[in-house]
Amino acid sequence: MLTEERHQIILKILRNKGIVKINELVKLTNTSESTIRRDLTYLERIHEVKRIHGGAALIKGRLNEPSYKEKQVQNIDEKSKIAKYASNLVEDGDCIYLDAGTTTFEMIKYIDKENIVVVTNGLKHIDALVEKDINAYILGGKVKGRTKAVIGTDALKNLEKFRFDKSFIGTNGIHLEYGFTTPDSEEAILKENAIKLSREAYVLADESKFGEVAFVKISDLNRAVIITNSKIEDYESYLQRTRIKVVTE
Amino acid sequence: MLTEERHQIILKILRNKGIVKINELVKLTNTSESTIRRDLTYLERIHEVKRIHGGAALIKGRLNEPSYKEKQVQNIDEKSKIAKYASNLVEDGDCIYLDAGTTTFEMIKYIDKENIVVVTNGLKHIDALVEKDINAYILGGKVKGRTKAVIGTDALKNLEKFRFDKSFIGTNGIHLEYGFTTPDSEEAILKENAIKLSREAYVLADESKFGEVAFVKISDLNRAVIITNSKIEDYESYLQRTRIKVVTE
DNA sequence: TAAAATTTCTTCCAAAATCAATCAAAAGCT
DNA sequence: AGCTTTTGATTGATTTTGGAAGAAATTTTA
Repeated sequence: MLTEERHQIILKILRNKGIVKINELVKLTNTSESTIRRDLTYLERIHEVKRIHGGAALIKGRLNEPSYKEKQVQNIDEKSKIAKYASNLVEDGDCIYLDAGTTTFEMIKYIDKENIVVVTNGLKHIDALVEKDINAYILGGKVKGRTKAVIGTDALKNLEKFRFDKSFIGTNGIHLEYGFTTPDSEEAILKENAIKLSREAYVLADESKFGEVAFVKISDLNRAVIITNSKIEDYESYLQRTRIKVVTE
Repeated sequence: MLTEERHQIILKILRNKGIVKINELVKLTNTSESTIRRDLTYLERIHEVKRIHGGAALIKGRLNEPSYKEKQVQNIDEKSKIAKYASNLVEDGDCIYLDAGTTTFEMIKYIDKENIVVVTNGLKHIDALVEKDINAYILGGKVKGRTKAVIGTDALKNLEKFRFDKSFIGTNGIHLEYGFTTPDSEEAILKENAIKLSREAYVLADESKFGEVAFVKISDLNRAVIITNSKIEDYESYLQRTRIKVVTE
């Protein structure tokens, strides 16, 4: 059986059933497990299927909002600790900005102050905030499909009307030289401005973000306090440039 | 049975029944209790379900949305028909405004034009729009807890930047003398302006709204076309003041 | 109301299944 | 034949699974 032929079969079955086990494919195509594994690795690399333990599944573009949910799984315990600590920084009467993103989202369930106002560009965040009866403001603007975050110049303009006591920002990279970075330039500029508009800015990031550099710079390290979960390698070097809070429990 | 498969089953059952016992899931998936427990802890972690003693329940605020859902039940067929008709008014390339509310929400699933831009103050609407890959803009501003609608002066300011080909508005009362009315003044002013900013404005209302008067006036009848589901008593009198489309099927 | 009985929960462990990596044989090509 | 690509088997590592023991929660009984 030709490689291409197998690929077609795999995709066809997936379109019918949504999920297949490796064993099924082995029997069906009369080939070895190794071969099927190779097929699946390939098909995953070209974004045709999603591999799961024991088989493969169809990539679901829109139904389940997987990109958002799945992201949340990684390092969830660390994120949770960081979020918990950050939420304690919120004081009664504060006006704060919550950046869209999973770690800041986790914060919401730990916030116990009542008399506060929260501005955010995360639609998910709004749901959670409203459920906790917290005064919530959403930035207006274009909604980014994948992450359900509001971005763009409209959001930026909206943001500039506010002044915050504290802002809590997510990031993809933290680097001694290149500062805070993120892959999306529209998000970057929003984060940058939120930091500028705050009396105190906090960047929430688990250890995996250190040493990483993404496409667009948000700001230099010294503009925000980093809250993370572990003393990374170059801890001392980072400490020379900015403040870091390491949350152990 | 694969992990992913089980997760899907669990979610599917929950969406149908709202609640499941662990035993049911064990039988249904032909796996052990341990496995199901693990599945549930995972699904809870990613905020898909809520664990309860003996099983799991749908997470509140997702599909549930009590105040929102309940409203939706009333006159659902009529609203659906109205929404369906209204959605057909949307043309390729249009820039439209969708007012928050259940009837306009219904419209979204019937919209089949691709190349359009939708501005709305309904957070629920955004979710649905994004899932259909429709360009969505949210108005910024204070989020009203009960209805998950954005209101207030910020929203108003945001709105004024736009010009719409069509706007679709909900209302609580339609009255020969008092025009369109609604109980919340902040919502009213938003609706009023959306109508003003549109080339064509449509008010979606089932028959129960006719003759009713709510607290705050949105606008006079002649500013918008009414789309409803039945020829009400004073049909002729209304017809003298504005255009009405009665959707029968 | 308190104690007892039952059910459900968490934690842990060892068995089973699945995985990635590697390598030699087989097949295809020039 | 000489070379590259694909295949299938093997290995040890990783993940998932089911069961058991004791803790916690709930229901029943006294």
